[in-house]
Amino acid sequence: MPDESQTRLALLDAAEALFARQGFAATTIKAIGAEAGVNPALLYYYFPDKERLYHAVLERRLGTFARRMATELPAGLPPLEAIERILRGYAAMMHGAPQMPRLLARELADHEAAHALPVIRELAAGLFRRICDLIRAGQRIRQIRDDLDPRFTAISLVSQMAWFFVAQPAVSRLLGYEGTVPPTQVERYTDHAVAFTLAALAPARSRPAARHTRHPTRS
Amino acid sequence: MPDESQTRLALLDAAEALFARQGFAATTIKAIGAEAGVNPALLYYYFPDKERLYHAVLERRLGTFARRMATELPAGLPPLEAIERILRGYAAMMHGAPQMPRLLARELADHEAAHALPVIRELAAGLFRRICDLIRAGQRIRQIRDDLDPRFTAISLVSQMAWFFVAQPAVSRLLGYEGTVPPTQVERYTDHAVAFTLAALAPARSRPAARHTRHPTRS
DNA sequence: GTCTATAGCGGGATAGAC
DNA sequence: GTCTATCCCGCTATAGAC
Repeated sequence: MPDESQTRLALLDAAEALFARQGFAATTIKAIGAEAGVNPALLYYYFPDKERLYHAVLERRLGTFARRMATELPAGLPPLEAIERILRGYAAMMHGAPQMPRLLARELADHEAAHALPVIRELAAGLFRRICDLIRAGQRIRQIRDDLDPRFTAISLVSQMAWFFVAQPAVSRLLGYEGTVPPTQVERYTDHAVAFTLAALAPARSRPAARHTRHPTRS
Repeated sequence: MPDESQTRLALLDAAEALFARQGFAATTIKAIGAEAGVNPALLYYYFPDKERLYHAVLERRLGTFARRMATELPAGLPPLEAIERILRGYAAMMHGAPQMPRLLARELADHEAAHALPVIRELAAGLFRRICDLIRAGQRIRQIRDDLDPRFTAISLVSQMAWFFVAQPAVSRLLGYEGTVPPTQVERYTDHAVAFTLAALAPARSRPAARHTRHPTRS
């Protein structure tokens, strides 16, 4: 649907930016209009209300996201490589939709909120299950240490990317920048996260049964 | 300052819960009153306005937090052990202040928002710097792989704890629970995060010297 | 399609009785 | 200290001119 109204797009872009920065409740219609350089009332010409504008913002990107997931994660991929691609895929959203990671993260954080979108829940659940399966597959072929709980491990992976983007303003300050983190640093962090994760997943290098006195989780 | 008015406390508790769940903007004075089982107007007897109630909510906990940091992180601690304590300390906030991790996380995510509290920035910056220093110290004595960027690594560590709590409702669903994650699972996840992190930090196994003996819980 | 004006409502905050 | 009533403002959303 090439619904190419300029103002419609301007509104979507502005809303995307503001919702990502401030969240849904803190963002006013007037602010969206101002950010878009457009009369605020036009919002109601193109969208039924604020909430459905929010949904439109999310849905506009979900297609691309799902498509990318499908093409970049063909079925037969080795688990470790698939995991790496998922991490990089999350960061890659930044190009072309820089606000999206933060917005998605917010969506998960405000999961209970009235404006939350069911599609996102399902998408998150699907991705989560997929990562869990990849980890189990990796454990089966001894490429991932088998004392890791797949579900918890999946959370560890996602966290590293998600938090980096939600906490963007704080993170950027901590890294010594004003405003947003420059793209080169995003890439460097992504490389780091991949390396960090792969190191954590790697099985202990000695005999498999030699020492598992590692850690007090008695099961 | 044993300012022990019951209603004041009720208001603080209610506000803490709601701000953590919904964020500042989405939380109304009336909702706080209802949650506290108290007349909403009383808010203005005990606090100047909504924003300063929010600050009071944060400040009430910061003392405990800082004190715990100081006592549980004496200066001479080995880097890896100090790092473990930081991770566990974050999770331990849950007891006695279950909403706090999520609230702090929100504070960092909404850093730009008008209501953000400077103290929190400094606290976060201090903690960040401290973790970075610990990592550098660990690298110097060859207990942490030296190809890791200390700043990025610090983010990886914090992320795992922070995101688990911000995304609480989503995470809980993904783990198969309704509502909140049960405390036992929080503990198990914390154990996981510690193990995951230590595995990622461990230097490549070429040097035998790196095999230091750690006892996460000496039983 | 875009704009102005405004309705209508809900939010934060205050006055003052008790 | 607590409660009722209410003010005022800003926000969402609509009506209707152009």
